[in-house]
Amino acid sequence: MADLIVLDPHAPIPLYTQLYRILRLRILEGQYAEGDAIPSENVLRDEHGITRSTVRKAIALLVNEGLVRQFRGKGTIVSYAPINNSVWNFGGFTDYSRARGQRPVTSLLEQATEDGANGPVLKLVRARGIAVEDVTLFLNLDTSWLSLKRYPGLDIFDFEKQSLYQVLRDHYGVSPARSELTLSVVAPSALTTKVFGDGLDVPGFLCATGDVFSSSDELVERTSVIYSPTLEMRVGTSWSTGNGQPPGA
Amino acid sequence: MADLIVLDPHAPIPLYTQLYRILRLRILEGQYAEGDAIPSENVLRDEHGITRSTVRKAIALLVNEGLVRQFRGKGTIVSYAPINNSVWNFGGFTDYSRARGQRPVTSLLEQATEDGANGPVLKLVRARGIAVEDVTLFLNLDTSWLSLKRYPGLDIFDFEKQSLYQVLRDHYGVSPARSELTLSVVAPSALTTKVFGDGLDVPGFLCATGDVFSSSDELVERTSVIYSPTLEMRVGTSWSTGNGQPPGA
DNA sequence: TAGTGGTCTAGACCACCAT
DNA sequence: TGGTGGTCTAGACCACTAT
Repeated sequence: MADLIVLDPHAPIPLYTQLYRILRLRILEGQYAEGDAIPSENVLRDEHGITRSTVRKAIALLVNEGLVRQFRGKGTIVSYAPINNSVWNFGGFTDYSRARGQRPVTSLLEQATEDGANGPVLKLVRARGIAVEDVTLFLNLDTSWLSLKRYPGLDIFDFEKQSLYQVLRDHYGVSPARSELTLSVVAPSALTTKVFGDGLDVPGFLCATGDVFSSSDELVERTSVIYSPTLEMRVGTSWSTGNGQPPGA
Repeated sequence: MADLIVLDPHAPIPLYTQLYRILRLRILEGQYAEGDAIPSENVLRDEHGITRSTVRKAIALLVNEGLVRQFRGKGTIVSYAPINNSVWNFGGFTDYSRARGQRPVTSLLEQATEDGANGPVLKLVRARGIAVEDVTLFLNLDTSWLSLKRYPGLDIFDFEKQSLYQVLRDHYGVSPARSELTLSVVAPSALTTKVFGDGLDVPGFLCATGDVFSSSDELVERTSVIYSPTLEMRVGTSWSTGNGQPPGA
């Protein structure tokens, strides 16, 4: 198949990012199946008329995300476990489930304004998950705090229907680029029971709390995400120091 | 100051890894302080007689580790919070504490052989932490399982004195290169109380369970690490897709 | 032997920041 | 204006795998 999507060297998005998104989509849609090799670096170079360095940078993003692994002499092989979530980007999960016909679901549990140190703050509590047939399975419980001074009028949107990040991008010109999170454990509460069910016999839930920043290093939101135990939190680490050694020694 | 350490193009370790280790050590030792800029890419290129691409690859490792951040027009700035642990590489912590005169401590709690599906297995339970003055503060509780069929004689070493990974490297020629971990929450137990103390009022502990592989993709060990709540588990994420957008959209 | 990924060179142009 | 990092090109040589 010829490529329908071509790279645009004049776009504000780097070529390697454009290629990364193309390859990522194909993997998530199953066009390249698990265990298969994606086209070789030289093939991608010729197909898209770019340098191998640029191809490699695109693939490096996939490797970092855990979607592929590279083997010298063999190729670049698709290798991801089902619902292989990096913890911190729920977006990956959304893509994955959508690509499989599952429907991502967001339920707005609370929307209120609070008084913060720097003026009024919008508090948003959302449960997110997927709908498979008639059953909705909630996978995380996301509490966000956003400055209404910085984002005036943000409280009139309906975040059950619209993505928070999309509103921020379209109406305020802000995109998240970076996060600083701290992992912790939270005890079960009435809210977690309501969202995740009471059939779970766990001592606590995994929780990531912290700040999200824009590319210009402005604070976008303060967030706290509680994860369902149903969601396997996989973490891949590669000590990419060239010789197979942890940095420790 | 001239560089005492020079890069060796004939070494089996890539040039960018060599440079990465040099820079990393300087940062951890405080030679480049927090908030300072490290030498520019062009300076490093000239100093070490290598290409800017190679310099950039070395710095990319530091960025990935969260030790520095790069700003166009400004420079590469050292930016890490004290005890900024990426969860999964405790080695980083060891380096950090040692560079500050704190003494890393390992206490062997259990060493036993068990029967596994593929023959006898060495089980190793170690508590690790730091000693500051006369007080020892344990920060994690690490349980490892290793095949004695694969590593005959491993059970005769004293792992209170010797690093497991060092023994594996020196006596069996195996180095860990990659891990696949799953995050979970474990309830407090007699063991966690003994190691972390009983003054903690937490519903559970953060735990990473999974496998560690060598560069040739052979299973090295099965491991389960429980982290002390004292240890802030910082997780930095950057959506390095070029335009400041999570992969999700 | 042909093809793969891993490393490295030697340039180029650009956007951004400090001066 | 000069220096910084961000992107990209067009090669090269190597180690390893498949056949």
